[in-house]
Amino acid sequence: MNTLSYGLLSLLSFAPLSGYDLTQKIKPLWQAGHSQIYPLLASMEQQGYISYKLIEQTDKPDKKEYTITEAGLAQLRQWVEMPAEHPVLRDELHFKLYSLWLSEPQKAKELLYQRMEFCQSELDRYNEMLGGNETLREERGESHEPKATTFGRYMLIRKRIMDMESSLQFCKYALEELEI
Amino acid sequence: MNTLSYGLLSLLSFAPLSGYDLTQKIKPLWQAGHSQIYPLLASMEQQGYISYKLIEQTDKPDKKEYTITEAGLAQLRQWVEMPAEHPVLRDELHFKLYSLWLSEPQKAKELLYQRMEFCQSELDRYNEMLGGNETLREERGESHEPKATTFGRYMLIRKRIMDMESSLQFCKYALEELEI
DNA sequence: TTAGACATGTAACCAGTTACATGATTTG
DNA sequence: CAAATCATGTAACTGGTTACATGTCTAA
Repeated sequence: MNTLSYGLLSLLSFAPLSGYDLTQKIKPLWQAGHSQIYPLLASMEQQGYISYKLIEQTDKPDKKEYTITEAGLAQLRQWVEMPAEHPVLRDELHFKLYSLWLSEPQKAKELLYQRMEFCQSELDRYNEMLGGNETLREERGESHEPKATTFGRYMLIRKRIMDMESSLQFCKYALEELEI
Repeated sequence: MNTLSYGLLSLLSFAPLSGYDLTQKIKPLWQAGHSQIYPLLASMEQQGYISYKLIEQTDKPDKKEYTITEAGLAQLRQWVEMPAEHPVLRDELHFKLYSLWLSEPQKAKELLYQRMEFCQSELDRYNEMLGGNETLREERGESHEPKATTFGRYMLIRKRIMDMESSLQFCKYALEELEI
């Protein structure tokens, strides 16, 4: 049971999902490919934290729909209340900034424009997620209280939005400094 | 030559350093232990990107001081101007927020207080680095222009400060929401 | 009919962490 | 003399990425 395993349990605690769905939904939260996820699901199923039933579909290929078990929910609940590890950020841009003096100012600007584009597209995505979460909240008839299943999701999306806005602000600031 | 290798070259392009120094200096920019760094230095030395001379010390154990070569500088210059990979952030807190509804609001607050403490200590460290960089700038008689070796370093530290301030702001906001 | 989304898996490789191993020198 | 810092290395393991492999179903 590593962090990714708990991440998968987190997603399953909100709603039952297939392995394929999980690879899609986890993307904005954790970098992991399907080749990492399928074996973990098999292992968690063997440990009794999740169970699946085969869903036969006519419009799409059949799938395994995973549901979190009581044991899985207990395991997750215990993990959530433990202190979180420090975040790990690996950003090439840090090194490129460090040796920026080697670069033509024009190339440095391009570096920052590229990063801005990335942050903007991320920001757009998270803003869409905010709407999706609000729809879900209404569907579930939930309030804005901390106990609601959609509250933490809302907080998470807000966090990512703030992160991206801050990154954009940095890029704008750095570009101004490079103009001089 | 992976990202970490270029990171080491970046540090060496600013000043000659020992393997031990590099493990210390790289910490705020990239998570990597000495066991990863020493073999990479040996490999880069063999490829001719860096060279070292043995420094005999009386107050401390002897060390190898690595210097970037012309070939290494050319390699680095070429890398710096290439577009940067997207940043990778792995933060357990994301998953813990996602399943926050499973947690007691008091435990959720503790989670955020812990994160705030971490961000504050990081912020303090970067603010100190800002002063150290300014001292170095004066020592080198450099201006605040983009061509100066201390300019990119300044930008990098400013970026990290903005990141930490944004994270702190999120924690404060989330704590307010949890109070209600 | 072919490109793309849906769906699930394994194998090989690379990057990063933890543990093992050794030793100099200083400071309390 | 013990603990802390400086200093350099290797081995084993874990986590993550890329490539290999296969197949369904839909829409253009």
